[in-house]
Amino acid sequence: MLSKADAEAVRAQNRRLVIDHFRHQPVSTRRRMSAVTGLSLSAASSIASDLVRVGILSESEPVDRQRSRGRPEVGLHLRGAAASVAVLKISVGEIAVSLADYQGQVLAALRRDVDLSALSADAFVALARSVLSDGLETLSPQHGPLRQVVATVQGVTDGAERRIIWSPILKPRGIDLATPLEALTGARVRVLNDCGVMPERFRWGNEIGSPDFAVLFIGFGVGMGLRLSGRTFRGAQSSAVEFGHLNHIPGGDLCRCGNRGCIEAYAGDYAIWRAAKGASPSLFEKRVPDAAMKDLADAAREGETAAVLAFERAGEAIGYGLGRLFTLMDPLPVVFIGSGAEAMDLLEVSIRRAIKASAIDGIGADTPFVVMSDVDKVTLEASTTLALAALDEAFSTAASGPVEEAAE
Amino acid sequence: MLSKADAEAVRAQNRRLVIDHFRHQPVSTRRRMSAVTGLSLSAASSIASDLVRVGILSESEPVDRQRSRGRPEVGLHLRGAAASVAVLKISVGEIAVSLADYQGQVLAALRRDVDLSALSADAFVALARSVLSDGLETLSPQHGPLRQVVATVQGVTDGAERRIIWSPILKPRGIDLATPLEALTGARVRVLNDCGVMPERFRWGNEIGSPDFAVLFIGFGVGMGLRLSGRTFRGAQSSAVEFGHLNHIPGGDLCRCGNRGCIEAYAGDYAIWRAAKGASPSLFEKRVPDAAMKDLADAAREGETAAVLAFERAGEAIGYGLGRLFTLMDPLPVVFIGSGAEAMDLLEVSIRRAIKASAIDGIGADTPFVVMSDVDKVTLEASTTLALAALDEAFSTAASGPVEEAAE
DNA sequence: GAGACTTATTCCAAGCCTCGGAAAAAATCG
DNA sequence: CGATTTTTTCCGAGGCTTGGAATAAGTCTC
Repeated sequence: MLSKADAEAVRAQNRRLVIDHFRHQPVSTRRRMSAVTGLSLSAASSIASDLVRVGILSESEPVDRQRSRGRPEVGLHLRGAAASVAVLKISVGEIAVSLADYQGQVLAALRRDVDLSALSADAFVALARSVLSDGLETLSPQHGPLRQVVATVQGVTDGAERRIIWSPILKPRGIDLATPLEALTGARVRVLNDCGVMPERFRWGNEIGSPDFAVLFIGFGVGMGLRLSGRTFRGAQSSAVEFGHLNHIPGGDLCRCGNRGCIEAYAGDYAIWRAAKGASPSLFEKRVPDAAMKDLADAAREGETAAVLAFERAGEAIGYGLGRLFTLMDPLPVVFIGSGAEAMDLLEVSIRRAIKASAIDGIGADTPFVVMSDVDKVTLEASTTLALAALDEAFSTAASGPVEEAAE
Repeated sequence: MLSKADAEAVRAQNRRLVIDHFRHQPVSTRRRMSAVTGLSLSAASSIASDLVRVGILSESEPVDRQRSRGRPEVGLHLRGAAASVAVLKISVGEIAVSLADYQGQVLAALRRDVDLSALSADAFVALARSVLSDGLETLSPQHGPLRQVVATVQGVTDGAERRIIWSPILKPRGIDLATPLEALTGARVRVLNDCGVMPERFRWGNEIGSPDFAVLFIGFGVGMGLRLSGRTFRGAQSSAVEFGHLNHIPGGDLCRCGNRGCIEAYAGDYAIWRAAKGASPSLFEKRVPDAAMKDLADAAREGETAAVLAFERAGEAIGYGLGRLFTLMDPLPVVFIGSGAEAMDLLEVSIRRAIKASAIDGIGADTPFVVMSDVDKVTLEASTTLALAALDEAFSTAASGPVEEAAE
C-alpha cells in the first residue's frame, strides 16, 4: 500500500542513502558522499553532521593524503560502537554464534557441538539461549548495545520470521525461537532459513554483477536463496524457495521430507550415496561424512560407473530444477556452495544438459555459474549483513538520535 | 538503487496517493480523500485543486445528497478526457482493439479475424498497425490524447516490453512491435505476454482478498500471471512465468514448444484431446474447437474412460506445476480462466491431489480456487488497467500540468 | 614567515511542502 | 433572516533541500 510522504520521510530517505553509501565506501568524506548520492553539498553535510551527532558516524583522519593543497577532507565512517548484532547459526551438529559491531567488524565467534536430534522444543530453546548467552558474555561496555539478532536454521521458517515451522534437524515443529531470544537479549530477533539469507552476503558488493541471482547450496540437503531485482526473496507465509523439495519426478525417490521425487532425493549427499552404493533409504537419518563424499567423488573421477551415474543423476535433478526455476522467473546467474559444489566438475555437464532440456528454447543453459567455498563463513557473513541492513533501516527512520543523545 | 528525495518527490508521492484513491473510490470528495489517504485536509485540498487545474480531476455535483445540513461537498472524479489508452490483443484467429478513456470508460472496441500463421514480420506489423489504426479512427477530438498502448500476445516477450521474442502463433521471431506502433500513435507502447497481464484485472478491486495470487489460463495453451506482494511479477529479461512450459515429466510428452514434458503437453486442449483420442502429435498445428472440447468434457462426465483419464492426467500436470510453484514461492490463491476452466469439475480433484503429492507437507492443497469466465474480456480489462496505471504514474511525477495548461 | 591559492565545510536566504488552526463559504433549520 | 453545520480555503509555522557566499584549514611561493 502506498503511504504518504512529508518532510520527515524525505530526511529518512536521504539518511538511508547516506548510510548506504558508507556500506559501499567504508571511509568517505562529505564531499564525495554528496557527489555519489546526488545530494547537494549542503544537504549531504547537514545529514552527515547529524549522524555524527547522534553517534552513527565517526569523523577521523582522511585516508587519502595525496592531494596536498587545500583544506584537508574530514574522513567519515560508520561508528562501530553505534550498536552490535549477533547471528546464530543452527545446523546439524553444532550451534555457532558470531557477533559484529555496526561497522561489520567481527567481535567474537564461538561454536558448540550439540546433538539436537532428540531435544524437546523447550530443551532446544534453552540450549539456543545458553549458546547465545555465552556469546554475549564476550561483549564489553565499550561495544554498542545489541540491537539485532538473526538466527538461521535449515528448514521452513514462518513469514513473520519468528518460528521454525519445520526443520529436518529437529523433532518438534512450530518452535517460537524469536520470543525467548528477544526476552534474553532485548534486541529484535529474526528467525530465517539458512539458505534463504545467503544472497545477503552479496548485498553490498558487486561480485555477481547482477541484481538477480540465485545461491544454491548442495550438501547434506539442497537449498536456495534468491535475489530478485535487488531484493532477497521471501514468501508471504514462510521462508519459501524450498528448491531442495521442488518435485523433480512425480512418484520418484523417497526424500527426507516424506514426499517422493524431490530434488534433494537425487542430489543431497545421502541421495548420491544411496544411488552409488545402493544403501537403504533410512540412510538419511544421519549425515554422510564429507570425507566419504569426497572419496565417492574421487571414485567418479576415476570412472567408477556407479559413482559417475550417481553424480550425473544428481546433476540432472539440479538442472531440471534450475530449468523449471528459469521457466518461471528467467535465467539467473547461480552461485554454488556447499560440499556438493566441490564436485561441480562432475555435475556441471549434466546440470547444463538438463537445463537445456527443461527450459523453453533451452534458455539459461549457458547462465554463469560461480563456485564458492566455506559455507559456514558465507552464512555467518550473510546473516550479519542482514542484521546490519535492518539496523541501517532503523537508524534511517529514527526521528531523533537512535543511539545516544548529543550530550556525551 | 536508492534515490534521493526532495520536496518534489514528496508532492509526487502524495499525488500518486490521491490518484490511486480515485481508482478505488471513483467519486469522492476532498474531505473523504484526506481521511482515507491520511493527508491533512489542507494538503489533500491543495493537491486536489492542483489536479483539477491541470485537468486530471473534474469537479461535479456530489452524489450523496442525504446529509442535509452544512456546505455540500464537491464531488471529484478522474477526468476521462485527460487522456485515452488503447489495448491490442493478438491471438490465434483475431486481433482485438479496445479504447478507453482515463476514467476507464470503454470508448470503442473492434476485432478483426486474421490468419497470422504464415505472415512475415513486416506483414504482421503492418496488419497490427492497420487494426490499431482502424480503432483510433473512432477517437474524436473530445476524447483525450492517446497516451498509452498495451499490446498482448501469447508467447514470450522481452523485458523491455517492446518485442515478441517468440510466439506459437507467429512464424518470425524477435519482432519489434513497439517501435512501429509508437511511430503510428505517438503514444508509449508496451508489448506483453497475455497471461502475464491478467493479474492487473484485479489491481484496484479486492475480489481475491490477497496481495498474492496467480491467474492460471487453461485453454489451447496454458499460461500464468503472478501477483506477488501487490506487484505483477515480470522476469528481468522476458515476460517469464511460462507456467505452461514448466517441465512436468523429464522426457515426457511432446509440446508445441519443441521440448518434452511441459505442462501444456498434458493440459493444453490439444494434449487432452490427443490423450483421449490418440490423435497424432501434429495435432497441435491447429486449435481444437471449443465445442469439441466441450463434447469431450461431457463424455468424461458421463464416465467415458479415455476422456476421464485424459482430464485426470491434465489435472495432475497442473497440480504438480502448482505444487512446484508453491514450493518455490508459497501457496497462492489461484484464479482459473479459459476454456479449460470450464472443466474444473473434472480437474479439481486431481489438481489438489497432485499439489498434495508435490508440495512440502502437502501445503497449498487447500488453497482457494476461483473460476472466472470470458477470458477475452478479462484480458482486455487487464491490459486497460495496466495502461491506466502507467498513466497514473506519469501524471503523478509530472512536475507541471501533464494534460493541458491552466488557461482553457 | 607572510600572503596567495586551494579545497572542504558550513552558513544563510529562498522556495516547496505539509500541518494545524482560523476564516470563509454554502447549505439547512428554526 | 439569523443560527448552525459541514466543507473548503487561507495563512503562518516549521522542516528539508538548494545554490551561492562565507569560513576554515592546509600548501605553495616569494
